Amino acid sequence: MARLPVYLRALVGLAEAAESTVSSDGLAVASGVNSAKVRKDLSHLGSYGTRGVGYDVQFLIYQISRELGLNEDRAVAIVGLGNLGHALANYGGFAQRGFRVAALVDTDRRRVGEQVGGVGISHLDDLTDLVRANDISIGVIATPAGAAQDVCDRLVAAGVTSILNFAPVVLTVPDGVDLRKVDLSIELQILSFHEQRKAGVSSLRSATAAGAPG
Amino acid sequence: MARLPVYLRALVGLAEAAESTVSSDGLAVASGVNSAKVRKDLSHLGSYGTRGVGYDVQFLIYQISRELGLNEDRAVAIVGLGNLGHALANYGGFAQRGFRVAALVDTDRRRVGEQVGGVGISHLDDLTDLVRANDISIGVIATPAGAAQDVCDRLVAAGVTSILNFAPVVLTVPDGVDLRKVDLSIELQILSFHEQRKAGVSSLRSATAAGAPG
DNA sequence: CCGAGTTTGTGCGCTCGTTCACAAGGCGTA
DNA sequence: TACGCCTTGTGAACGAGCGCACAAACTCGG
Repeated sequence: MARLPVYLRALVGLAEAAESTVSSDGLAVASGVNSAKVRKDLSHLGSYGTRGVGYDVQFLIYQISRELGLNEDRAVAIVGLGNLGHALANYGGFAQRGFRVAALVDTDRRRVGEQVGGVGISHLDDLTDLVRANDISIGVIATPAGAAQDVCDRLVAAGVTSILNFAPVVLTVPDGVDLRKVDLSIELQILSFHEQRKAGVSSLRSATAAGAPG
Repeated sequence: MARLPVYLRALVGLAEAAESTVSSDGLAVASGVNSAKVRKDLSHLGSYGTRGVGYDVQFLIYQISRELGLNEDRAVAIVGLGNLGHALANYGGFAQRGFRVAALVDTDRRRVGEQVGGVGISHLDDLTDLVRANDISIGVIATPAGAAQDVCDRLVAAGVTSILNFAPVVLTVPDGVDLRKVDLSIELQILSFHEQRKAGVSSLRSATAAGAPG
């Protein structure tokens, strides 16, 4: 379930505030969702709550972390060290959640050897060795669109089974490989769409209907 | 509809390949979705296809762009010029899709005046003036989590009606303001979750059942 | 022990999006 | 003009997810 990480973040915040238990409603408010949804989601993990009391914050953090596999050591490779790749390599949130940036890879040989966030940049040709040596299961693609599918294929061939794609292109992966995408400009376009709706759709519609070529 | 930007991207690719028309199935493959979904989505914009032929690529690009409001001049403010903010400010994809990065804002006065991607950094206190002077309707929050809600409130107060949040925190906005969020570590956690499922859930489940405290 | 108050876990109906399947309609050829 | 052939547009069935509402169960005070 895609909301578990949100709950986890909220729970960590509650733990820092020295809260020992939390009700489904409290967690719902902190996570920005409905309380029934929280209860239903958590019940799918097992019955970890106590009626009349709520959920034990620490225990829930442990259970959700386990469910998400955050107790395991998850090594990540970042491919493409442009602006976005640099930002990702320096992003503290990954290490904080238990992810280890084990490899940085680029095609530009002039960048090889450069240190970013304490990790040296390697060449794309060494990807397979790096993946196997560091037991990397997750690959992050931060390359230009044109290179993304090739990089993706190489990651899969090297044994990576989960890919996070930032390149603005639709990638294809074989069965058994999970693929998620984040397209920054698409997010902006969706906001633009809503702006458009807010700014008088009716007038625009009628004008278009009158002036449409056919 | 959240898929329109994906269609648009695919259509631009087809246009560059000098394709004049495209069938719903062709566009579906290029966008990674189902062809029936494509037809239903496009029919909501109006009947712009020709039976037996398909859709006119250029005309569809125009119609989707119009629907998304990409013909209008959309000015964007980026708040928080850390690693991520820098990457966003330098990201060419925004300008390419018709967004204009009109203001960069940070709280660190030592950064004020610095140029990033051709735009100077201003101080957060000048946000309202910048928003009004540049007619900014979209704000991007790339600050640490602790500062995000304050920045969000300031953006709203200044007149921004759409916000894209990269900070790992749940923001609250008044009605009429659109909010979207991108949490990079959540994406990784979702991948980790699927890795967990792939790596023998059954064995882990039984071990947990046997060793569970109660 | 008992009753009042609180909170979990879940059955049920509802809504929304997806997908199937097919009729409606345009194009090319003879 | 008449006839296949192709593709759109859409009605209808299906399924997933959401939220209400309530019974079950626990705590606390007397």
